[in-house]
Amino acid sequence: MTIEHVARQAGVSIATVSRAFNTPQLVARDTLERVQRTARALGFIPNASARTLRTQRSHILGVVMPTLLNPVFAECLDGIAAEAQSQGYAIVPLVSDYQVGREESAIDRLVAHGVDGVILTVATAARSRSLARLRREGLPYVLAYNRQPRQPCVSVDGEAACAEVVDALLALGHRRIAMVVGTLAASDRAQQRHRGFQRALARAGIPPGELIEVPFLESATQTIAQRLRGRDRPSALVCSNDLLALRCLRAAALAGLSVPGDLSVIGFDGIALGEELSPSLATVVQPSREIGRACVAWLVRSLREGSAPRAEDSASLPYVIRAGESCAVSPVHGVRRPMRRPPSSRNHPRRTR
Amino acid sequence: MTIEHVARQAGVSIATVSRAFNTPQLVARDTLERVQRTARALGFIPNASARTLRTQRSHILGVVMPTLLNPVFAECLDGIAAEAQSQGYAIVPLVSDYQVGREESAIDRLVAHGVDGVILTVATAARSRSLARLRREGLPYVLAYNRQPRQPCVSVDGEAACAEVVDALLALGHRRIAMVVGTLAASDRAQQRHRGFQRALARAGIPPGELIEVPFLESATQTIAQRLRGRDRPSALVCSNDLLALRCLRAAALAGLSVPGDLSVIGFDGIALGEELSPSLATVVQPSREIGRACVAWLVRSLREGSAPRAEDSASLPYVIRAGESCAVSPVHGVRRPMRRPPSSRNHPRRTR
DNA sequence: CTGTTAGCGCTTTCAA
DNA sequence: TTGAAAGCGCTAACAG
Repeated sequence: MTIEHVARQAGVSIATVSRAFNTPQLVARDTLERVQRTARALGFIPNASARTLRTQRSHILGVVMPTLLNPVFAECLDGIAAEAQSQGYAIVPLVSDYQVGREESAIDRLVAHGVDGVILTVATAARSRSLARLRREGLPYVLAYNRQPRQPCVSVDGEAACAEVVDALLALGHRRIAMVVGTLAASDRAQQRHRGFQRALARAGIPPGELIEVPFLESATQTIAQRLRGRDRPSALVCSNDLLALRCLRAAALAGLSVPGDLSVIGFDGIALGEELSPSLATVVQPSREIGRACVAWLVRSLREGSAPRAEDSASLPYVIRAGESCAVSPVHGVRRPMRRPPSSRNHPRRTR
Repeated sequence: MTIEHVARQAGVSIATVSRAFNTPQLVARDTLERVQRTARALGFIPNASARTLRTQRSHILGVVMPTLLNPVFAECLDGIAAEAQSQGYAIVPLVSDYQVGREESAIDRLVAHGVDGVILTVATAARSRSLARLRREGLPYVLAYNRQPRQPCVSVDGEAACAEVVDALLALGHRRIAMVVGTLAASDRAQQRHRGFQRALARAGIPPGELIEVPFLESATQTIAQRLRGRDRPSALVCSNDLLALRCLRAAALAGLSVPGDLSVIGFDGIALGEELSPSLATVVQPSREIGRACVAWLVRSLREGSAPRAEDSASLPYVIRAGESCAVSPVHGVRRPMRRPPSSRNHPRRTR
């Protein structure tokens, strides 16, 4: 089933059939209708590789994410898939597993597959060889979540968000606030969030907060629980992502602490599951699906204009600090009430401030 | 950078360069080395669409899943991506959002993109128009999760699993066991699980169990909570998936019930997060990543043999019933101890109640 | 408005 | 063991 069958059947040349599909305004009304009718009757579907070979545009976008097992990236990919679909692009997702080496080989594969552009989240955007490669290859790209002044990014201001979180905790009377992160060196976002965390403490005239780094995900819960058993345990934990926050919740349970009675926990990401828990998870909500959509929209727009996305046009999307049952007034203040609203049945996410 | 540049540079014909990449055994040793060396030096990457156009094989697999927001599918996709990558295939994932119409249009897109084969999970495998279309189009496919005798499937015996779950609950003294499902009509898997549920009850001489159907995901928690406030509430809930089970956990909290003290809850899927909760979620673990891998491996094997996967070769992968803190002896039996093992932790974790 | 034609980059006979 | 040449299906000048 090629363009030629349709042409013969409709009694026109193959060029006309091609035009009927690509520039219908250049085809006479009745010719157009006849071609469309026969094409449909024959079940003709244009051959993508032939088109790609000829036009040098594949209408495929590459996507590189650390993992799909963290819902935050799955949500983002969902947004990417939806927007790509509505823009007539297909996506080829590759997973880097937080390893720089795999980020690079993912780029290789995408180049080989002839994608038109790439959306990616890298461990560290500054000095990334993957990005250098992309630039060398002339492939337009947009970073999702990463936030670097010299790069085209769609992100959220994690530093400001974490500072705001600390301010809120201070207002609730917390003074022993610790931050829990994965491997700090492996994520520029975690570093930025940590910076915001320390900045807010400093601004309040409080000594630098404790940093609990839990490199090995499997054992993280135990490590945290151990720390929580100490006499000098923190009264609030700021986590650099929601998965970590869940582990903190679990660690608190293992350590015999009640949340938020003995310990407040706040996450970062806003994965949907957080709202379904008891206690529900307080967190900084990133609009992951929107981040994905925005990346695609921007990339496709640039593609159409024949330009590459420019760092200056980077988008900073708004975050929302979502109150949750996991966060409340500091226990030393005696009063124990949730940070904002009580466990409500009509659980509508509420913007704080 | 085409094959021709390499040829000229290496002083051979383009045919030789092509052979060097595709059938190296047909090229003289030193010619081969020379070609490889110059290809590498020039950073040559073969053009995928040209190759596809010529060979009629794209080395791309289409994937259609209901959603990526449910971790069970994200995990499966992760397995698909990993195996595809190691087999030299790229994947194009599309999301159907549990809508039959979108399943069908996803297939259309995949056909248009010229994928070599498709891996998919459909709402109902029997009488699916999508599958008919695939067959008509001559596109090989494998179903993931769906389980139908006449189709090539990689799945788990959900009916047996649910029966086994009910047996276990009966052994724990439960008699008022209800099943919670989404829209039953929209998922053949939920139907199969429900069948197993009822079968086990019947076999034990117990009247048919209550079916709690919660069509609208957002309001599910409320609906369930309402039911749990009834005087005649069940003592155990068998959920047709883990996301639903999480909502049941939340619903129990809203209804003022303790889990597993007042109510046992068991899920289905085995999403990773379930183990991180307190109480941890008892569930039927499907090997989602393996299901994904197996689908790809099987499909690629058939592709290499030039055949389509046959229904008779369908794989039934083993499930595991994972004990969790959400499931315990029926309250009427007085004794409250976990279903199997205590939370695996050295320092005897205790649920805060 | 429509047709003719020259490739896009690669694989694969067929000859040498 | 290598090379020449014929397309794979489509788009985009260019002519008419």
